[in-house]
Amino acid sequence: MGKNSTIDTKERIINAAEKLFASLGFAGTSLRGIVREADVNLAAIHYHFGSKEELFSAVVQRVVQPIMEEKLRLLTILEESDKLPSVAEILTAFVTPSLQMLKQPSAECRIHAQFIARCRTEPYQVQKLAEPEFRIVQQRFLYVLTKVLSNQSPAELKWKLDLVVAMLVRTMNQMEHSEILSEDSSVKDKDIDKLVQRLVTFISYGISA
Amino acid sequence: MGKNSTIDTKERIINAAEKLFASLGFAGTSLRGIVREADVNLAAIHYHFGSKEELFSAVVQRVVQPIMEEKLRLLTILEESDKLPSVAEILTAFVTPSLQMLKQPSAECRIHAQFIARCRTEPYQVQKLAEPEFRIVQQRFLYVLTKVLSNQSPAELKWKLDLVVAMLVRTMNQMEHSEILSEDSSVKDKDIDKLVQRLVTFISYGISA
DNA sequence: GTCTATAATTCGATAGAC
DNA sequence: GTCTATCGAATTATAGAC
Repeated sequence: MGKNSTIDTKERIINAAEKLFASLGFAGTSLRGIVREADVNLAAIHYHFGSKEELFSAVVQRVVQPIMEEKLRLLTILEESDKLPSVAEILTAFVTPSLQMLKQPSAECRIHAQFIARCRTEPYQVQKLAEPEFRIVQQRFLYVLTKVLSNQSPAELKWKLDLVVAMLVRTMNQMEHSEILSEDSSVKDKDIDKLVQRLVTFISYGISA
Repeated sequence: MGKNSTIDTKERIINAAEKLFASLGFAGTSLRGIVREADVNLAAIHYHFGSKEELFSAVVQRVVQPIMEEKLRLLTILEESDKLPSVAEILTAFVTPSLQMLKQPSAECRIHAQFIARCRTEPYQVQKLAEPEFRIVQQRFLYVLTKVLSNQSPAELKWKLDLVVAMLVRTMNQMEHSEILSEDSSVKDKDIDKLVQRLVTFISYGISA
């Protein structure tokens, strides 16, 4: 729409905000910390976003949305298949987009993961701002699960899917401050695929019971 | 050691702090909010605790410690038995003290649960203040699990126990803002016992695989 | 769009009287 | 131990020049 410098400023603000929100939380992050990190003027935040809350929502939309769309895309592929998807396939579609971010060594992707995890661990008032972005995905996956596991009540499956989310969130941000699960603590390409498999296996047993 | 009014003030501060920290997080809670809730003077906080961080640590010690001791007590009973404990028994000892708080209809206990859950979902800098209170319990349970499930590596079991903690935390604070898992959304005495069973069952399958 | 300057509050913490 | 009063710094947000 405008000049390049505008886009750069908005982008730099979003990136800096994501980084600080991810590691310090919403209340623990100050706009002044963001402008310091982004090297922009304080007034630029209010000009481009209006308020701290609206900036947070902008980051949510920017970071969470693509991941959610990817989950829906993978689920749709399963649904469009002629055979009924397995529980493991459904769970793989649910956790893979989140965990694939950890695959790449770029710090950017790991910040994405940390931010998404933080969105789901913030106090209620803050979590309300981000939750709408997650709701549709969870509903759609729950719907498919109720068809595949029709012997279990929707309430039961909803509860179990909640536990899956909790495990996924935990997996996403334990990468930051603790060593990786394997003895050699380096995140290689194949490690993530194995992590997905391991997580799906762990969950599949409990969810089918 | 002094007059009754002193003890009451300290107690009122801790109770109010726990309530606000639990729902708003550390950074989202102001000392002025606490003195309003506790109906005490602002200076009393610094007199009795020194700083906001030290107040938080005092709440952690007051709320988390008894629960952790109860977990260790239940684990010790299992260890002192002449037969090797089952995975389900170990997990039950691990989750029961946390979930029994939800049993009682008193708001106090549900605040305890919410606070403990918040301790494990706060940003890293805050979580560091509380983590020592959890560490010993997790180490001891991990040690027993490695003996019972000796076919799995300690790193693998550590990872799985982390997932258990994540599920437990999720279960502890989903009570607050969403309906209960069962259709009739009232928390009765027996519901919690069933919840423990359900959670243990869910986990047992994955953890033994 | 970007900047400076500042308003208007709120924050944690302290000094000192009682 | 409890209170009032306040410090000094930090906060979000705005007004207005350029």
